[in-house]
Amino acid sequence: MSDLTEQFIMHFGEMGSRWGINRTVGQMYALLFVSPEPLCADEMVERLGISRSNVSMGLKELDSWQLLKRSSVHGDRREFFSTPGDVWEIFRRLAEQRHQREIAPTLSMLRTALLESDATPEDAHLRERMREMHDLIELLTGWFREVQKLDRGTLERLLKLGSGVVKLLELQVRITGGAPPPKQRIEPTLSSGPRTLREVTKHGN
Amino acid sequence: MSDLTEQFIMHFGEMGSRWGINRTVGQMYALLFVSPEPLCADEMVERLGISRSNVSMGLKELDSWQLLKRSSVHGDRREFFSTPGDVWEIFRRLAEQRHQREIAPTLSMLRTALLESDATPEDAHLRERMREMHDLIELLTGWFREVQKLDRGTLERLLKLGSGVVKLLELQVRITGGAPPPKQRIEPTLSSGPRTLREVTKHGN
DNA sequence: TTGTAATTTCAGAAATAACTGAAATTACAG
DNA sequence: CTGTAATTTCAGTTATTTCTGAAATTACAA
Repeated sequence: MSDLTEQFIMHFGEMGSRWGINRTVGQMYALLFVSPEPLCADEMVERLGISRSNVSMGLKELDSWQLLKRSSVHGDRREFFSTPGDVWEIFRRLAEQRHQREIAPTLSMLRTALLESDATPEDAHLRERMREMHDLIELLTGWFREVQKLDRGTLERLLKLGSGVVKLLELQVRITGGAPPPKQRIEPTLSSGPRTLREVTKHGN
Repeated sequence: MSDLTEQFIMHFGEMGSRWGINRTVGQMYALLFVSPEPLCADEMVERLGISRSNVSMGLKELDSWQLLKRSSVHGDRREFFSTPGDVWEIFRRLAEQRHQREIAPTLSMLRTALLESDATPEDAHLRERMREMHDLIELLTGWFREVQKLDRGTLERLLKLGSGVVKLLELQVRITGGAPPPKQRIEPTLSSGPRTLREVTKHGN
């Protein structure tokens, strides 16, 4: 295994732990990602120096993230693994899974809580905060889901445009005379004013 | 503490662990987030039932993420903590920190590796994969950084537009006659074709 | 200053997560 | 089918992270 490969794999081990992913799983995915051809479990055992059962667990984890491709070879009863050939596809799957695991449950909790009408007055502030959070998350993820439907070329063009897209927004204003009526209404964030009578000095950020 | 508050805080404890953040730190931030006024450390100790030193550690962690506001009260030597009042500001800081910790190091590693010219031929495939990853990350984070400069109103309008922005892109094509020359060139992802002579059957995804 | 309340640090304990080898299960070549 | 190679599961071990209480440090009201 070349130095560069080694370095790459090790880096993803380290980074893995800054994510929710554990070191070994990160290394496994990095190894698959850079392998010119699919690998079987035992090859991973050898190359990473970990146990067969650990590889099995790791593959199970990666599979649950929908990040694997599996293949088999005629006359060989082993199973082979690889990553999608296209980095955009990997990104798409990763984003989808993270959404489901890390965002959707919160959004759902917020929605449910905000629907409950038997709120005590003491919950007023809590509910306002929850609404703000809910609306922000919905706005961001809604946009993301929408944009993800675009074909690759269009999406890349959009991204390269960056903040230049504003020019187009201005154009839109001039042509149509303003923004179209938004589908989901965002309550204006009313700054809640001085919170208390205590004399408060801000320092730091 | 109301049921709803309790539920909210507990939820962020759970979710915290799906992130890189630990349960207690998640709970602490949720508590601060919904508190109508700043809290001192001992209030957090009481409300969450954890030790004073744990609160101290947690605050240190949150501080390193730049997510806290600190305040003091005249005639009271304790320090008080709260979150930014604006959820967009919280999001912005979170995104910035995650970028620095989880993305920038990888980008930098990839850049360095790709610059090394003494690559052996066996590294050819590795380098292509690294370039694909590098270009994707750069495209995404570049866009994000650009767009973040926009003022709140414009940004919200853009997000609400969702994939509707494509209409504007088409408009642009019709007016200017196509995309402007991109600043950073993306190599076409050449599908590497059949990888091996082995007879490969794909199954599953 | 000084005394003391508030905060941080840190070594060790408790809790959690990762990893292994052995045993059980699965799957397929012959 | 059958035998066996491949894979998964799982109980126990190791490693890592989180949390605590006690001691050290800091900071500020008087």
